[in-house]
Amino acid sequence: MTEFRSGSSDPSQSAIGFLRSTSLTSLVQEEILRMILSGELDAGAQVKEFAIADRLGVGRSSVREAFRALEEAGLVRLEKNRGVFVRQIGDDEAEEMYSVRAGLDELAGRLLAPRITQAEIDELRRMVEELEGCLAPESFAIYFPLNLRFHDRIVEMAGNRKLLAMYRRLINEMHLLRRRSLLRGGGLLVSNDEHRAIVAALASRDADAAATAMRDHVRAGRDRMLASNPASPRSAA
Amino acid sequence: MTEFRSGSSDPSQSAIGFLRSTSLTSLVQEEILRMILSGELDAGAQVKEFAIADRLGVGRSSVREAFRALEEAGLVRLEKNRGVFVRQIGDDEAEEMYSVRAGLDELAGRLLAPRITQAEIDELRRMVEELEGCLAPESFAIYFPLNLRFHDRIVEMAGNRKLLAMYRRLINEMHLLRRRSLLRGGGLLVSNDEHRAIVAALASRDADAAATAMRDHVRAGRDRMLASNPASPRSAA
DNA sequence: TCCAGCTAAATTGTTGACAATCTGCAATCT
DNA sequence: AGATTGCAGATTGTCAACAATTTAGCTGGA
Repeated sequence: MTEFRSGSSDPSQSAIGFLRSTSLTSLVQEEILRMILSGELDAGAQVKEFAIADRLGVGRSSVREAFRALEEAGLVRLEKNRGVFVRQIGDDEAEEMYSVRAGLDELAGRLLAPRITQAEIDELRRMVEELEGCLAPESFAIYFPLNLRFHDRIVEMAGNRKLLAMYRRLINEMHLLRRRSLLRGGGLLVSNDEHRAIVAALASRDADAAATAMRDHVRAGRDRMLASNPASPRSAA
Repeated sequence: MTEFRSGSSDPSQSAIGFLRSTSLTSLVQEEILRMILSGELDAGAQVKEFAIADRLGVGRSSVREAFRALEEAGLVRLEKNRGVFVRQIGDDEAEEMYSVRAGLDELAGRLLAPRITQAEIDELRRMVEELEGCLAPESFAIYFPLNLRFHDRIVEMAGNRKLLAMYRRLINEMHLLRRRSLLRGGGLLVSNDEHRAIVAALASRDADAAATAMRDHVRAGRDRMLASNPASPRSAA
């Protein structure tokens, strides 16, 4: 409840400021997004207006507006008179996404290398250390979000908000990949070696080297995905 | 009216298919988008729900849903209880956009060069010829959309739908730049020389050369923008 | 058994109404 | 005069109701 303390002079952190700036639709949108990213809503699943509205205690209007925003973000598909469905991303579109993501990551590395600070280098090195401690298959549930955070932080450090927004949108969409072996166990050690290479290239402040390291890492991730079981639409045992 | 002919066996091209697939909200969204891109709605202008709804003869819900989609697309800003405003893009964000666009165009050139067909090369050459005929200041109204089409076509030819979607979204947003000298008269001849260089690099099927030509063209466009009159928030005489 | 057609329930599309908030202007006070 | 308060109009936020469409189950017949 600490975020609702009153009497603060900063309206952006008070309950008043919260009410002034936050609409029901935004909250619904965030909640549906959370359900999709967490896997609570599977790719391809139908999302019913009334079910969401009833669950969250809001009217259908707010849910419908949230649907429109999520469609524009590429996370759901709206079929008129039929309903809203969590998008599925096939292998061909997945390839395209990896290609674009390689381009964005390459750009992030190129932008960040000349401007990275020592504190930022230390922060990334600590994250790689943390990742190293989560390589066991049973700690994969920790490795996965930490890995996302590592890459997100690099793009954030690049200092280009437009790039960061595009990157995050793409990463959100890539959660819907049917076979996401990059999220599974295979090849994690290799992946962390590549992380080390990325940080080393950034620390050397060599833009070309950093760009190459970032691009190669994404391409390796793509290869790991393609090498995974081709036909496993559901979470295999 | 040709698109509404009935009796066709293909529902996607018939009036029935149109009604089945198109919602009021989509039409409203397209109309507002058109108004923004055409300049009918200036950057920073307020867009009132009822005015749009009344003008298009629909209820406010459809307009509100369209607003949510347009906000996600980065074209409008929603302030709770205050209204919807066409976004303004300042010089700092413009720089970031040019940087990202350079990355996307570079990727498009790199992807297209190895796979471009002779027919596509001819098509691009014809477009450069057309552009050459519109360099006079008075025919700028023709040059501008043709220039957009030229670049859009290149990204389309690259064959990556995700890249194309991101590129188009970014271009839409860049229409909201306050000083868009790339859209004004200055430096058009130089610009078309660069177009020729792009097509030549693509025709040589040299990925690196094509990527460089694309990136340099965007950077030159950025420089032309920065060289324009810094302080002209309204359309100067 | 299988299929066509029908009915009822569920779901979505759209509109209108009411409540809450903001804006602009006039009246009032210091 | 300048600032503040209060009020009416306009605008937005949210919800509930109605219409249209789809979906599912059922019945009847070949």
